[in-house]
Amino acid sequence: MSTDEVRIPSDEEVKRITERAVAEVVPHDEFVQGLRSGRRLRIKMGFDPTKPVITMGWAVGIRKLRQLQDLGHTVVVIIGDWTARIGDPSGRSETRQMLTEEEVTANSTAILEQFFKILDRSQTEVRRQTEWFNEFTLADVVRLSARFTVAQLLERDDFSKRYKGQHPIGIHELLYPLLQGYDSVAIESDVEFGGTDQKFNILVGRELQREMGLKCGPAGQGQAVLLVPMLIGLDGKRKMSQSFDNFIGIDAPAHDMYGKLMSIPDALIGDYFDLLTDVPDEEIAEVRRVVEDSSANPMEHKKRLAREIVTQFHSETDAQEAESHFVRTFSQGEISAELATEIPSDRLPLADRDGPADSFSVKLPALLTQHGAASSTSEARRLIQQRAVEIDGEIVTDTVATVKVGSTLRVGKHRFLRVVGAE
RNA sequence: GGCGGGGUGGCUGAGCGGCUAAAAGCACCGGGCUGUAAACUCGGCGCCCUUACGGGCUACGCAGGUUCGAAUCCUGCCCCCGCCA
Repeated sequence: MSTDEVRIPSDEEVKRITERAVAEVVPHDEFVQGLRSGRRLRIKMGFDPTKPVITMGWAVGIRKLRQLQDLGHTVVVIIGDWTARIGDPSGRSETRQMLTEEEVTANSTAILEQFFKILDRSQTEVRRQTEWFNEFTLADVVRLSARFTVAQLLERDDFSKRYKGQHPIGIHELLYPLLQGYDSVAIESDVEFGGTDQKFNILVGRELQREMGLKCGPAGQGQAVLLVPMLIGLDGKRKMSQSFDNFIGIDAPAHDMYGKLMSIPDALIGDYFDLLTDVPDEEIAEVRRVVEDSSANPMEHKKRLAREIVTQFHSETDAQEAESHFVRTFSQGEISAELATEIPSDRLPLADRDGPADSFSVKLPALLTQHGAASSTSEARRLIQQRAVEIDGEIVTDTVATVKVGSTLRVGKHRFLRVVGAE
């Protein structure tokens, strides 16, 4: 843990911290008071280790956390290794399957690594729910639940909707907010971070801390709440989420990240600038204006957005490379060899063993399927039929084709395979 | 516990003995147009063999049965939903 003093932010900084990329601060004054007190705050953010991915949606909150770390505050990351087994009721009716301990550990390690692309490790405390919940007895659970009433829990939007709509609500689902709230008791957090969809759960934590007589929170009234807006995903409709397959991982390769950012709907450009970059507000306002009245082609702004973000998660050099690669490949239609999946020539599915030593007659469907360019043989055949497959710029119409070391195969717009020498 | 409704492809949802690998919409993939945007448009969308023509195998909760033939009819089982208690 860093021993540096906590720095008290200027009014301008306070404004930046509490307004930019923030949906709501509850209670606003307590939080600001906490920032100005010079006390080192413990700021909590929990995550679900169901999948080993951190999306850019998460990055919004994590970036905010980093701002607070820069002032000297401590971030407490909670690995939801225990509740992950119950299933999170805030996400539709999807039941999340139980994970083995190994999976949880592996996912957590991967996630933390990504967290530390943004966070300062030396000012971060990592805790696991199992530290306290493993010890929990049935009596503890009953005592915990006795502190809340059904009516209180039904205040949560999705619960009340389901209740009124006569849709089932599992008892375990009602417990979930309490458990998450208990995390705040266990670590004595002063502030909890989350997306707007977490508001209710986080407030339960505040309530619980108070109930149990803890003096945490910036004003001793329980943890304050900082909610970040939900980032809309690539589909332009729903919040970015792994389960909707509309996300960009913060560990995505530079060219992939760049490409995905270029594919977001125009209407999202402003939000992405706002939530994921440090580009000044005035410039963003200008970008929004351009996008809205289409007074100029928004593509240049989108490129800048992609550059900014790739620079953040990779480097400026990577961003420039990704951009020039993008321009060459997509704007100028050049086939790219450098990002292709490489296939050693001795692993090709041969259709015919004989023939010249430097060229291979291969079964294309098998080749595409083996390297993930098609999901099944049938799919690969369809792609060939639809003239979506080319070898070195030539559209292929046969399922048997000749390739050489160095040949580049292109499948659709952005899947590439390249034949390399035998290993 | 009683009564009623229902379980179909990734999702919503038609079909209710053969014309159904199964309408339609969404999602998704490919082509065109573009800025790997949107909109639009054309095509595809179970798996496997085939350049193609074509063929094979699975599939409508599960297990049996009736029938030349079943997602469609019958029996049992499992699960879900609603109403009443």
